[in-house]
This record gives sequence, structure tokens and C-alpha cells, in this order.
Amino acid sequence: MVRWQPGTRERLQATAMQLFTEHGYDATTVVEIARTADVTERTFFRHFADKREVLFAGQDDFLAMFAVPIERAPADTAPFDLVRLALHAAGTYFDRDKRPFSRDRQAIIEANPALQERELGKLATLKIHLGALLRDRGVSEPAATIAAETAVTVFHLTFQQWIAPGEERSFEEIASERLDALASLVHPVR
Amino acid sequence: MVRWQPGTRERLQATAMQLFTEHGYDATTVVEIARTADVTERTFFRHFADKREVLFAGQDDFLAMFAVPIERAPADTAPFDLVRLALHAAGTYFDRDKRPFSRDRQAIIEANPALQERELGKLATLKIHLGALLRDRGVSEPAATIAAETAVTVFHLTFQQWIAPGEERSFEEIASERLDALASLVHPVR
DNA sequence: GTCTATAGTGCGATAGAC
DNA sequence: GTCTATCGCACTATAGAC
Repeated sequence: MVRWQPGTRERLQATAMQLFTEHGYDATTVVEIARTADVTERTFFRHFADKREVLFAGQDDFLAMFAVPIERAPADTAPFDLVRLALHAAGTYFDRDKRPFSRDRQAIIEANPALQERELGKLATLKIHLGALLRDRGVSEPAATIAAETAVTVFHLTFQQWIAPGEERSFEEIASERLDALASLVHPVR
Repeated sequence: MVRWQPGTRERLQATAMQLFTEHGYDATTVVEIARTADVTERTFFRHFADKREVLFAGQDDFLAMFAVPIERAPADTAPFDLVRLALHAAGTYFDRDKRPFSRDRQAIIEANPALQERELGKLATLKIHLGALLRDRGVSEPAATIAAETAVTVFHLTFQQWIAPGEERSFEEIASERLDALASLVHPVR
């Protein structure tokens, strides 16, 4: 008999998603998740800092998703075009196949204020890293911070609409609509 | 001897602020706060849903601060002008006298990720209420949501700079600079 | 892997205001 | 009498310390 199975982390995440969906987040204890995944409670907390974190692993991927296209852009690219590039990259990542999973995951998050707070925290971290990246590229303040806030905010609003019930349009199409709305807000067409 | 003193809620808040400042948020227990304010732990949780909430009471004031000037504006006011009005109202609220207290409070929050998450949650609630208010005024989607997000985001960025060490400018002056930066981002001057 | 502190809940009892 | 604030106590789960 093997002492431990590989992929414990992934198994814990999948188990948690399933139990949260079946009984709700609050009604599911860490002990329950751990036992179902054949590990101890202690092992759960070695993989995830807290109970919520099991749903939010892989945020580094998000930063890379935004950072790579920005780093590859020509040095004289305008900040707003960098925002567009980042959103385009997000649109490539969130393709049709990921929509069902994203909907299930978001349903759990939207049912629990504590999880919503964690999500906002993750987005705030992303904003900070993105702002630093833009400053490294020579964008001054407060332009860099405003651009980072805008990129992540539009990303979030786009994502929320993308997973809305009945929504069929692509991520990129929705993002484009949001960017147009922002442009109209700031400089209204008379 | 009286069974209870009036103003329990306010006393708990003041006590908490003081203890958090002295020993830090994590090192201060709810029992400690309650005992110092001459009530039991149970009474603390009657007034505040959780430990963090003792620092965030009075968010309704914030909504009113934004909502009143918007409700009073002429029906045909452009959304971006409504954003400006809301920020002007915030500037009236956050005058010179409030800066020292705001700095102390923010120092506690910035030292603790859990408190930062709660702050973001409060701002998110504000965004939702503000978006609803704009829709009630006839602003369509996604313009209403984008305007609400923008107003609260610029408010937050302005607030952060307003309490930054060494910052002397008024809230309104900083808000104006942030709005200009946003306008430049979206429609760069060539 | 075990032990423990702390946060947070549920419910019944009690004291005072009205 | 009703209503509300407080207390007291038993209890669970998270999370961290050892």
C-alpha cells in the first residue's frame, strides 16, 4: 500500500468544490473535505492557508496572464492599449470550455460573503502587481495605478457578465463593450 | 448600581481602536475588548457580527454621502458629472480635522490582510448600491455599473493618497488629479 | 500528529425601560 | 404586561502552536 497518493492538492480542491456545491460552503467542514480526500485535517492546512483558499489556488496564473502581453508590447505603447492587450489575453484564457466550470465556482462564491471578500482581495493583489509592472515600464503616477485599477476592474465586470445566466457572447466581446462604456462615461458623445 | 451604561456600541468601538493600536489587531482578543468596555463577549457580538466589524460601523453614512448629491442633481445630468458631484461631497466630508483619525484607523487596517478584505467588501457594497441608484435615475447598463465602479474606485484611490504620509493637499484636489489621470488614460492627448 | 486558543453561535434567564 | 439589552453557559470549527 502506498503511503500517499500524488496530486493531493488537486484532489482536495476537486473534493471541496463538490462538497461545497452539494451542502454549501458553511455546512462543509475542513475535516469533511480532508476525510473525503483521504488525508488528515492537518494536511489540508499544509496545502491551503485557510479554508477559503482551497477555492482560490492559482492566482499566479492570473498575474502572468496579464503580465506577459504587457511585457511583450513595444516600449512606447500607450497605457490604455496595454489595458486592451491584457483584456485580450484574458479573453484567450477564458474560452467557451471554461464557462461551465467558472459558473459552478462563482455560484459557490456568490453564496458566501467571506468568499466574495477573498475574491476581492485577490483582485486587489493583482492590481498592485500590475501597477508595479506598469511603473517598471516607465508609466508615472498616478497614471500607472489608475491604469492597473481600470484593467482589473473591467476584467472583473467582464467576467461577471461572461458567466451571467443566458450570456452567450465571448469574453472579448463583452470586454470590448465595457471599454466602450468607460470611454463614453469619461468623454460623453454629445 | 446600574445594569448597563448607555453608548455601549461607541464605547466598544473606541476601546477596540485603542487596543488595536497598542497591541495590534491579532494580539487583541474580543474578550479583552469587551472586558475593558465593561461588557461580556456575548454583548460585543450582539453589536458587531464579527471582530472586524467593530472598525467598520457606519458605512451607511458613506452611501448617504454619495447618494444625496446625486439624488439632488437635475435629471439630465451626465453620469460623469454625477461621479464628480459624489467625489465633491466626499471631499466635504473628509476635511482636515478627520485626517489624523483616518490615518490611525488606516494604519490598523493596512497591518492586517483580513481587515483589508473587509474594507474591499464595504467598497463593493457601496458600488452595488450606487449602481442601483444610477439605474433608478434612468442610466442604462453597462453605463450605470461602470460609473458606480469608477466613482468608488477614484474615491478609494483618492482616500489612500489623502492619508499618505506627508500628503497635505485637500481631498478634493487629489480627487481632481485622479479624475484627470483617468481622462488621460482613456483619451490620451497626442 | 496532538493540543489549545480564539472566533463565533444558540438559547434560556434576567434586569430594567416603557 | 411588552420590549430590548445584557448575561451566562454550552458548544463547534478554524487555525496556529508545540
